[in-house]
Amino acid sequence: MKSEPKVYSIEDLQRENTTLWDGVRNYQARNYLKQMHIGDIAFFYHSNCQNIGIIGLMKIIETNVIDRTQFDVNSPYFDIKATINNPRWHTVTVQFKEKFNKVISLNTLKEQFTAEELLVVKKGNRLSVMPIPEKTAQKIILMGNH
DNA sequence: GCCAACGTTGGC
DNA sequence: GCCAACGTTGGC
Repeated sequence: MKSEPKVYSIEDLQRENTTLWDGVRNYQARNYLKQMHIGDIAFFYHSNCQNIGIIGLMKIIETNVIDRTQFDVNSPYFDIKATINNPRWHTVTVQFKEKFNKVISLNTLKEQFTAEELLVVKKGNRLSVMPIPEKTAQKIILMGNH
């Protein structure tokens, strides 16, 4: 799960402990959010910044939550086509789990994994939420703990 | 700041 | 339903 640290960083999550992952406005990313289960582990990725890469771990603690920013005319995530009775955007609540000592940089990820093993290294990929195969996930967790 | 990649919109 | 135009993402 990607976030620009200028907007919301892992330090913000560490401080708040939990947060609603709102503002996703891409159908494919939303569909991946819908597939998440309580207890799932997610990787926090800092994008569009000095130090791009995976910076830590989160846990999914609530699923299928309505993203209320879609109804808020003052929110940058307002969606005029969404209604209370027919909301378009659902998301998850995440909980801070772990911050890595050192970011696992995009370059390192590209060296270690193919696009099939890890979608985020695929050229042109712009999804902010994407699945990671179990085997890849285990390897990244090990890398993060070193 | 640039721009490739890609998603969305809307005219036809 | 096609596709040009436009907007956004995000690495560099």
